[in-house]
Amino acid sequence: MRAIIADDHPLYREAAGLRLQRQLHDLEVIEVGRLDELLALAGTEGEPIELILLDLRMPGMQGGQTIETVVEAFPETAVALVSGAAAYEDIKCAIDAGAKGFLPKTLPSKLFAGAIAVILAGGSYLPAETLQMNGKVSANPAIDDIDAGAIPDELTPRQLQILAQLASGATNKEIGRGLGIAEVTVKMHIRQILRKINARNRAEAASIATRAGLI
Amino acid sequence: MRAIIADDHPLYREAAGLRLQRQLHDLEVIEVGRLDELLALAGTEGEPIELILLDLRMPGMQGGQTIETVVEAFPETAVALVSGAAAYEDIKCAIDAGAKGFLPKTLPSKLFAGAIAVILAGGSYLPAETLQMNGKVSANPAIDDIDAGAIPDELTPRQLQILAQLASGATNKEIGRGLGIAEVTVKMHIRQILRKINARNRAEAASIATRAGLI
DNA sequence: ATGAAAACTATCCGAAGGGATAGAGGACCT
DNA sequence: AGGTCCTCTATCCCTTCGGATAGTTTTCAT
Repeated sequence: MRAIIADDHPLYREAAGLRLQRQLHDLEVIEVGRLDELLALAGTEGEPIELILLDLRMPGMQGGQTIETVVEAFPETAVALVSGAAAYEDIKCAIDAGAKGFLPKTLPSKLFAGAIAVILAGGSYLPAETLQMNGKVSANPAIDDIDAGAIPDELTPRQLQILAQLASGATNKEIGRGLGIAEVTVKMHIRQILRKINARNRAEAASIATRAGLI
Repeated sequence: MRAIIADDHPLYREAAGLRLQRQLHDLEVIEVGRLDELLALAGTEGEPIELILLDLRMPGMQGGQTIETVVEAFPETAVALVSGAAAYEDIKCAIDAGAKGFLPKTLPSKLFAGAIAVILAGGSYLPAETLQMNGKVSANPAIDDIDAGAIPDELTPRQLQILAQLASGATNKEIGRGLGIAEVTVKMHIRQILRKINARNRAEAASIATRAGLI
């Protein structure tokens, strides 16, 4: 059994992959970071792909039409949308386009597990909040971003390593010693990390990394 | 429906409360910090109390006998033990005393949710590791603490406020401005926080706070 | 083979963090 | 009335962080 996690940042992919594999043994998780990579997997031979977790804001995504493209490219597969924060329109649009559900990234694991189970069973999942926001239009329907602490861009392996240590309270000097590189190099990496995950400093970065499951 | 969380530090109570309420709508969570407070709730009128999450190392607790006392005081209620780290004896003792389960504080949310569901359904939950440690005696059975990143001591309300902002990436100056106090005061509070939660710096503190559910 | 990206190093600078010490006011409990 | 705890403030000192700029090397894909 296979599932695809299509999201532009590896931290979330890892976290989501872990959740899935906890729940579904014998699951092969395929991670992709861009829309074209995802579409390239359509029609692949091998075990059937049961599930696609699709980030709303992945490079290449452009709203309803794109979702429809994906749904059509994988006619046998349940496509579930995933996003950090979502406008009502986004959700409606996604369901109209054939998505089987909408999972906020903030979804607690248990609900996540339940939602996945429901979707795999052929149902569809919508967060409870959807009812309250019935028809309500957010200030900026198209881009309801900021994403409350998610990781917007790819982190390199080195950066993931360093981020993990940072979140454990290591200083730059300690990280450098541990990895056998100079402190300045660590600082350089961290500058990039802060930029990419949009954190103001290492404390916020630590929080974001922890929330994303990188412990 | 009501549940009691009996634990000596509020951060964990909050986190556990959130987890429970996410899972069980219409749940009223009662938080207590000491054993006597807990026992004072026995026989209270009102909605039935379905669940008690009981910290092994709460002020007043003294092992198996105490657990038995609690179980007898709440005959209609499922009592589940909670602890940061536990010796085999503790677990065995707790089960013998009538506890319905044992939940490590490090339990991932999903397992936590599953465990709660099992316990509420009348079953009992034991962590898988229990099997491996069958009969093995830890170096210090009574106090097997250190607690791997949990919050060992009470944080004052002010400290919780500050810790939350810290984890959001606020600088001391910003926190001070927001709370209308001087930066030095914030620094003082943070020094206390780092001591109490045993963090080396604010990055680690942010990680710990986030893991504990204080976002 | 050329170019892009990742990784590494260096120096300089101002801002922020972390620790120690010392003191003051208020709330609450006994 | 005294004690304890929380809260707030101040000064001094050194470390760590975060950023800019500039450069080398390696690796990998087109």
